[in-house]
Amino acid sequence: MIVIDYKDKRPIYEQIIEKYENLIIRGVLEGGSKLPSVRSLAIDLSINPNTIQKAYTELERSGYIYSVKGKGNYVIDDEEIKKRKKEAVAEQSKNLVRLVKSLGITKEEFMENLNYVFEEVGL
Amino acid sequence: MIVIDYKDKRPIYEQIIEKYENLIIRGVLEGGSKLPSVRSLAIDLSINPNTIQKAYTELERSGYIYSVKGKGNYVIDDEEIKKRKKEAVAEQSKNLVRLVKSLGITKEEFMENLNYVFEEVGL
DNA sequence: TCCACTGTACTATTAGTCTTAATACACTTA
DNA sequence: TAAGTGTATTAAGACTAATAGTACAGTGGA
Repeated sequence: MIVIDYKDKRPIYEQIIEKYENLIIRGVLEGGSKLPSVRSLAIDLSINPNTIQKAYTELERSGYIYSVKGKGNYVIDDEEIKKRKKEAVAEQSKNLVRLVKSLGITKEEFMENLNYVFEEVGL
Repeated sequence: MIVIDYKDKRPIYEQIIEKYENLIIRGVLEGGSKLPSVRSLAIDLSINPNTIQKAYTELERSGYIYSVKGKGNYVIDDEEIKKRKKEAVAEQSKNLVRLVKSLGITKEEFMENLNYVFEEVGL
C-alpha cells in the first residue's frame, strides 16, 4: 500500500503522511479502518519504527487518524472524512481562483478551459 | 518587497524562491526588471549572501530569472512569463480536477461551487 | 586605468533535522 | 501470563541549512 521513494528529497515521514492523507481523503481507506501497527509497517518498509511513529503522531495531530493505546491507529470516521474532502476542494479551489484572478483571466475564459481539463483527465 | 518568516519551518532560500516566483508570475515584477544584488538583498534581509545566491541559482535553473556576470540578475521577458502563467494555471487546474473526480464530485456540482468561490474571492 | 559594484566559487564551521538504534513502560486482548 | 499495541526517552551518525570569510572575474562609470 505504501512505497517509499528514496529519490524524493523529502523526509520519509512526510512521504508516509502524504500517502495516508491521500488514501483517506480519496476513500481508499474507509473510516474506522485500522492502520498497520507502528512496528509491522516499519518492518514492511524496512525503516525504523520511530519514523512511522512520527508520521502517525502528525496524522493524528492534523486529524486524519486517532490512536488507542494498546490497540492501534484508526482512520477517523466517514462523517469526518466528508468534512476533510470538502475542506480540501474548497482550499484548492480558492487558491486556483486567486491565481486565475491575479493573472487577469476572466471567469468565462477559465471555466471554458476547465471543461477541456475535465475531458482530458480520465477517471 | 521580500519578508522572511522565521516561524516558517522551510529554509530561507526556499521562501525567497517562492516569493519571487509569485512576484514574477503575478506580474508585479515586469519582464527584464533587475533583481536586487546578492549582497544588497542579503544586507536588507540581514542574512548571508550565500543564501540569496542559492535562491537566485535555483530561480535561474527553473527559468524565472537569468543572470549576467558583473551586471546582475534579471526577470525573464514577458513572452516567457506568459508561458509560465499558462503552465501554472494548467497544472493547478489538472490537480484540482483530479481531486474532484477522485472524490466522486460531478462536473456540474463542482462548477456551480466554483461560481461561489469566484464571488467570495475579491479581486 | 582605477574603483566600486556585480556574479560566482570555494572552504570551514555551527546548528538543526532526519533517521536509526536500543530500551523501557503502559495498555489490550486472547 | 504472553504477545502485540502505542508511547517516550536517549544516543549516535548522516545530512542539510545557514553563516563567515575569502577569492576571482566581469561591468561600467569617474
